[in-house]
Amino acid sequence: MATVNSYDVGQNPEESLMPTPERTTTAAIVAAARAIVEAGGADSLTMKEVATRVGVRAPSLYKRVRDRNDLIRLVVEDTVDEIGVRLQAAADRTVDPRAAVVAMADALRALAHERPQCYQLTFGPLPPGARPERGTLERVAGPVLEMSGRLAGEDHALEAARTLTAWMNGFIQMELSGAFRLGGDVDAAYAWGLAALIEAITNGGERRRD
Amino acid sequence: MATVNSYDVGQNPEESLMPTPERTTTAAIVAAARAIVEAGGADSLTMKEVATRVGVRAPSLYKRVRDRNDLIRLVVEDTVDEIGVRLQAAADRTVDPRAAVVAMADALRALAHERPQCYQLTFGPLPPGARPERGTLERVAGPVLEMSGRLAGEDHALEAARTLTAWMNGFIQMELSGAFRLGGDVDAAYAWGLAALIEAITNGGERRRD
DNA sequence: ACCTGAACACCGTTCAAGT
DNA sequence: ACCTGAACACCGTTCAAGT
Repeated sequence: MATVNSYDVGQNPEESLMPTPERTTTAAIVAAARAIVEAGGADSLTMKEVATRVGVRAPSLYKRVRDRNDLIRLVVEDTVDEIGVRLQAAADRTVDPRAAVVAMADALRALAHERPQCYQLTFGPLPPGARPERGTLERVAGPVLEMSGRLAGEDHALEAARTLTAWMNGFIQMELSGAFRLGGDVDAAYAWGLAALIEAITNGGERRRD
Repeated sequence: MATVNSYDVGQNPEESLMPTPERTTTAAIVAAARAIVEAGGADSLTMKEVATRVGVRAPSLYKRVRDRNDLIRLVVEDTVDEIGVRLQAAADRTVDPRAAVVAMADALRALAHERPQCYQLTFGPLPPGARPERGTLERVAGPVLEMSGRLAGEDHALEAARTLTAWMNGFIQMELSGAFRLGGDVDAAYAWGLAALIEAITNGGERRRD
């Protein structure tokens, strides 16, 4: 099959001087990068593999991303955005704050199981050039902060949200990295822990006053 | 200065055929690797830099470590062992299980602040060849499991330990990765969360029975 | 205007040759 | 027995040259 592009087709001088149409997009590059990370971990993310998947050569990628770390940043931000979408959807499914927290935690854990490599990349150590832009995480914090505030009271919304997200994140990361090696039922530990956290957060830790 | 080794010094044939004395040790290599990781993150860990620091050339390292991932594994296991030592020391400092849990959490957080890069490497995503050997994490679990069992009751020791370690780990990782960007007092959130966790774990979540 | 081959620096790893 | 220079494959990145 002969390759067809504007130079084969162009009939007059003006047409053959037209800018080359773009052969890929940033979105396609990020999607390819995400798939590579998910398939083989962040170490397997090479510019060449990304280029092959989107149908260009490696140097062309530098038209859309600054460097490899920048591409990692885009994958991380994509993951954070997806987390935001799912948390919001979970929160919208109910009005009861306890049920909402359970739904958000379940949704986050489900996403982590769907995309374990991207999840670990997102919350693991990132080189400076790969850290998400200011505002990316803040966008996700909304529903968690709101429900935490409703459970713990506005005065303790931030502490409660941090306690909850720390546990969720920590549990998921230990689960994904295979840190739970002492047997037992991990799902049961998750349910037990989530119930314990919700109980502890409710009413701003009033019971803890001496 | 002239280089001095057994070949310069050897006076008889037997001595000059003696095996070359080892010019470095696995322990020195791991210490150098740890320092490099701590100084510049895991990405900055190159075989050449390790070799330079211990005074040999890169190929010599392969006499002691299988490959770069194996060296990362040794750094991770070193970090886990250090965590174990500190947790045990913290647990030994008191007989009250609540105070012991606080002491262990403080000790873990202090170590994470001392060696943020090694800590994040240890609990971040690791390629298969860099994962710690079976038994490494189990060695550390002891004191946490014991105190969790005393607080939550033996029937819930494992769930309680997992809830506690998930929160500790999650909090520390979020703190280290700069995820707490909404202002507020991070130390206060830590204290609030720890108190909440201890309260939630105590008595096996009895209050949660409907 | 976009894309690419060629080139460069760097890295992990192997191995024959040194001592 | 240990160490190393040389070599190889691979990778990120740049850039002049193509279309």
